[in-house]
Amino acid sequence: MKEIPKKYDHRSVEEQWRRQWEESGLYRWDPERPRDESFVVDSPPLTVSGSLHVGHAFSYTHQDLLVRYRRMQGLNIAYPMGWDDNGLPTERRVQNVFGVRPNPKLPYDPAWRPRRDKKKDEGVEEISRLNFVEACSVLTEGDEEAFAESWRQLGLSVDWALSYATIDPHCRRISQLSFLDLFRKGKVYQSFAPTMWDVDLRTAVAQAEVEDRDRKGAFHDLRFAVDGGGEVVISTTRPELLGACIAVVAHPDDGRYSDFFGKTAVTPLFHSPVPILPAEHADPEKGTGILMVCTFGDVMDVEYWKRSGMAHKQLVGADGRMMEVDYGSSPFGSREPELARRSWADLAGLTVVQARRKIVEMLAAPDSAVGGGGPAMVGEPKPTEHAVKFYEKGDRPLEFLPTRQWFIRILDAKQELIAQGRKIAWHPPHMRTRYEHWVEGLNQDWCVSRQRYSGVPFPIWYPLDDQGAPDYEHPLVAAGESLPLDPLSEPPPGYSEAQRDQPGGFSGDPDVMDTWATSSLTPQIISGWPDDPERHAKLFPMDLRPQSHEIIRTWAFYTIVKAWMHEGQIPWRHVTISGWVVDPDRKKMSKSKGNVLTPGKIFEEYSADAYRYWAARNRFGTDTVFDTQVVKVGKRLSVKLFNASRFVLMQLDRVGADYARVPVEDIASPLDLSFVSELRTLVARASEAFESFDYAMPLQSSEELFWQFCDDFLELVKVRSYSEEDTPERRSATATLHLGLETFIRLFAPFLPYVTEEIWSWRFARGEGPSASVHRASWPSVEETVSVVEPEQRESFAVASDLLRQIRGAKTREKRSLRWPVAALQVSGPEEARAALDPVLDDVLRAGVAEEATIEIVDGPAPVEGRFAVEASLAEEPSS
RNA sequence: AGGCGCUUAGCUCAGCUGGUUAGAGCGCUACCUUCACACGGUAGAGGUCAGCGGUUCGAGUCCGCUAGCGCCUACCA
Repeated sequence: MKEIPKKYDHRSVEEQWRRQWEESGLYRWDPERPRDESFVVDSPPLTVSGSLHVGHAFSYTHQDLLVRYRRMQGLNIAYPMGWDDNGLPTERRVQNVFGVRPNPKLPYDPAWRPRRDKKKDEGVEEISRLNFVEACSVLTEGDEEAFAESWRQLGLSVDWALSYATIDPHCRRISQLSFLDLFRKGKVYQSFAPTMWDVDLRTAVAQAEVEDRDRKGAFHDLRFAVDGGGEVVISTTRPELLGACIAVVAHPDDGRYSDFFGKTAVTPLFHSPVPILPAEHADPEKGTGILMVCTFGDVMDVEYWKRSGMAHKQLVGADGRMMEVDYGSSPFGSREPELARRSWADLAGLTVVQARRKIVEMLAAPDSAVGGGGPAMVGEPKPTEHAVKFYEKGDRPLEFLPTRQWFIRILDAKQELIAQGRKIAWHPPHMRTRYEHWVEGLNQDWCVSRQRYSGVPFPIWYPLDDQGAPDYEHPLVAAGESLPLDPLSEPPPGYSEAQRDQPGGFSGDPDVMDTWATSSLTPQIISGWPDDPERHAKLFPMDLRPQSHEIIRTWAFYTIVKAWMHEGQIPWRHVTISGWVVDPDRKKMSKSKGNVLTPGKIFEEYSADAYRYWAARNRFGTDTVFDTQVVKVGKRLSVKLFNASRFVLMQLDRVGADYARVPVEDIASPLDLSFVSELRTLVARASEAFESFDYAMPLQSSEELFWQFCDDFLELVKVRSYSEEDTPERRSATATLHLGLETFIRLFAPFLPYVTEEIWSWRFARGEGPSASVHRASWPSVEETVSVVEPEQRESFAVASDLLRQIRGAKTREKRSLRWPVAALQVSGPEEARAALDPVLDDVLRAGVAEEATIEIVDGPAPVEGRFAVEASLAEEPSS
């Protein structure tokens, strides 16, 4: 028999089991077993950048709790780990670390390798997109290993054989196959239209990645002359777009302006005639009630412009600077081309903010109004605060730029997508409301193309005409079997590489897909759709999608979109939403705020089990403050588990217990039956809670009964189990201790995988390899104890605990040690309590060191606290 | 501006379909060097369950309103 260690050293124990689990393949998914014996998790691919913080470990712990419960139910677990290494954070780091920059025009160089040892004076090397993508992989591989190590420390029961990275060839293939499938189904289209654009990253972005930020701005009241006399004063926060004004509009019912409808206004500085028109979106309460429509200041402008069919005047360039425009040739219909040209000359090349400052000066100049009647701007700008759209990772406001982009048709599918959402169980349920809000509020199709490099390219080329102009209407589509491919390195079928970018030849699509276009396919990536239909059927739809709430509108939403478009399916049956870990000010913890705690230190000081305990105490959907105090409680629990187990097992060893077989039939003493009755209730409730994806309640209830087990039951049963003779009472005690401990260890196994495994290995483990693990042991069930009868007095254990506590209380008040004997005991209480006490009185007296005392038990009312009123007089002398 | 969620002891949180005097842990105070455990144990103090109104024999629990906090969506001239 294995020797039981005297002290619990979590560092060495956790490290030892981590290694052992990995070697034994404990967490392997078995591809042979059928779907209905499986539990499949669509775990979140982690963005590989920087380091792990407590927030990551928080939500991953939640997944693992559910997974470990299902595994103990005997299910075949598919629990993969993904890495999201697409995207901008990686691009930036690759540029810095390797001194390279992607140039999409360059062909792929298979011999090229990234070098970290570059000197500064070597300059920046330009490489092909695919080489750049490879450099990204090289960089992220090291990070992934570090992350994986942290996950192993945390005790995640991931099957590492199921790992994937969103940039690896398999993911690129699935992602491109998805695009082709949607292309064939007519679910994607290309459009040249005003799109939200980040001027720093120089790429289009999707609605889901846009956030509003409150920014200070100002209303500028500008005088527009009106043909035939008079003027209107429009109010704008974006005077720099004055040159792009295409119309002036007011609400149709606004009497102040109705006389002007149909007339022509003339813009100051640029002298462009623009129509004055009624428009529903104008709010009479705001500004002066009359406004200019520009191409493009905001979404309303885009909408209005689309409906109006008017000309388009683009002033802001892709880099966020005012474009060079030849105003002299009057492309915008200025009546004073020379004045317009001069005005523009001062603005061209400036950033939006600089241009705004400059044009305000110009508009404030005397005689800047049309016709020279004083300044064009009335008074000073009036400060205001307004919401401005930003890319969520961006630094400057988004602009609307007309560009060619790929879109997925989601707008006309809102109802179906809401219906799909209702087929999925959300935990907590109100998170579905967020999903529905988002879907209902969609106003654009999903823009999936990005003008970036690190990402999955579109498997598309365009034929070029004799002038070398691409024919976007008839793209050349890659064959499925050729994927993944890079259209910038490989020619389309029927063409040769020499024809690239030549008249009569072809051009590859230069863009990459939105990173969500790939991560929305995590279920298919894991299942192998559509290449491996058999495997796909075993893994899809999945059981569980764990994630956090800020990505409901992206990850959850897009995954539902893809599953629906590809197969008319839901991607998973359950979604669990973990909250955020916030700092004490209730702000989300994030690296940029510098308030991040590293899990590594916590594992080292308090153990991974203790960290998991803290995470498990927090329910799905609730944000929480990281609390070291609670981690300490977790550590205390695991140490207590260790010590109590050690004590119980030494006791069982002494009487030669049979660990192979739980002799539950031996359980016969009233106290033991009463305790088993409570244990049975706990097991039933904990299992029920886990079934409904609640892990916090099982932990709390198990913990509660476990402390009673230690504080009271062990004390009550101690003397009886010490008995030298093999009596039925001793056998009952032995069997109950065995059953209780074995049950607690299994109940705690999902939460505290290390310490429970350690204890399990001392006496309970059977056989070799994975099956010896507590994590493959069966989850406790009430069936295990069917042969144990219900006690005549169910309350006996509770009543005994109560009396024991009161005896202890008396000793504490007298400032005596708990071993101090009691001389006389008077107990008064109602009939029921006395009846429950009667069969276990001897156990209590032995545990309370009152065996020799005079006992008097009388009828009496139930006291305010507890079940009995107890008078205990202590002995004069301590026991020998 | 609409919606969702939260508000219970100093702190972190339990309280299921309404039912006897509101629970736990931490922290605090006092005590116990106890033969599994000082990475311990025992006991104690501490709450008008955010506020107001309603339903009910009975409300922390159900309904309405108000306030504060957090989030989602919208507003962007």
